[in-house]
Amino acid sequence: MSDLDFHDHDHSACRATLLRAAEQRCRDKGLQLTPVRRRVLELLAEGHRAMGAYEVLDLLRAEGFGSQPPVAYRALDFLVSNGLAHKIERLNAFIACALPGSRHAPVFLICTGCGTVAETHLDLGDGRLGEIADRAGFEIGRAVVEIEGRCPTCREAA
Amino acid sequence: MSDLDFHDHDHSACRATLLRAAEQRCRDKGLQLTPVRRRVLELLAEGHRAMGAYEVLDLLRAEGFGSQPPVAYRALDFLVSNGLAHKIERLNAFIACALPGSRHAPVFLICTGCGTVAETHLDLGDGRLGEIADRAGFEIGRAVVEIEGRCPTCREAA
DNA sequence: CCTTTCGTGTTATATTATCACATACGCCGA
DNA sequence: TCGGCGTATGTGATAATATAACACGAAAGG
Repeated sequence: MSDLDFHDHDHSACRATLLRAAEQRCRDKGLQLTPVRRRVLELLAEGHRAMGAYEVLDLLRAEGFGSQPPVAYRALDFLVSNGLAHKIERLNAFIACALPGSRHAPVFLICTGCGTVAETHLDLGDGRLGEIADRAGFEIGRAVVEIEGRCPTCREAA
Repeated sequence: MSDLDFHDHDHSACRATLLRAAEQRCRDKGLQLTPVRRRVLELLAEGHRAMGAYEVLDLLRAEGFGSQPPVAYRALDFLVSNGLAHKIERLNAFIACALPGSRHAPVFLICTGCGTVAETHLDLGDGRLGEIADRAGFEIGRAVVEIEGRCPTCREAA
């Protein structure tokens, strides 16, 4: 199985793995994976798709957490800042990081048919984007790479 | 001079070139480069930077065009749909296309120091991103590639 | 002349995101 | 033990970004 799959993998296992990795990471870095933060990560992992901040907020509210936007945004910011989740700019939505620990730039393949988002990583230092930046004397910080198109399943359906 | 420069180029010339290219393109494709649309493209070209929709709207309003958001959004949508401008998702802002006519995916280098945005293009079909998509059986549609970092000038200053 | 299409304009509203301030809790040094 | 400090949570209010829905007018084509 590739690291880049759209539909066929053990979803509950990846959710558990992901949460364990997050706990580990927070222990290592001295970060607090508080109840709200942990729950938001779980929601993203359970949903296994890009979710809007207000969608997350609705779920939090229903579970007795704070009900105002900053509650969701702060938890999401924490997760994103610490590499546990990503924001998909194109969708104004958030998704659990599928490959925690990787130091490469995340790349998202977004299916316009079913909305599924697959994550992989790319080493920017080397390759075309690296060349482009080097030639321009540009020092790369963070990168947003989001590709819209059709996943294998939706291609077959069409 | 590279096609990817941050600060040193003939700005008024590029603005004129850009407008001429837009007129040409609209003639060829049977599109209407109406006064609002043309003016918005000019504003983006004159600003030579990413501008928010409401910033554009304020300028339009001051010049006697309609004063409500759809006026700006519609003109911007037209320009983006027809390859005359791009939306920088990361900034929720718009910029004139610096390389009109190119059929490759636009790549933006965004300087976090001075806010300057440089545009270049990348052929996705071939290269790493193409490989990634191929391996996953993913059919590439449109791509968002936005790299934040520091331009040469801001690196020297630091 | 009539109809259709497209573009513009308006009002109203939806969606996404942040500010500002209050409270609580743990830690740690005085 | 207590006070100060940093951090996290919660709140109400508001900002920033974007779209829906509808009216009008101009141009094209029968």
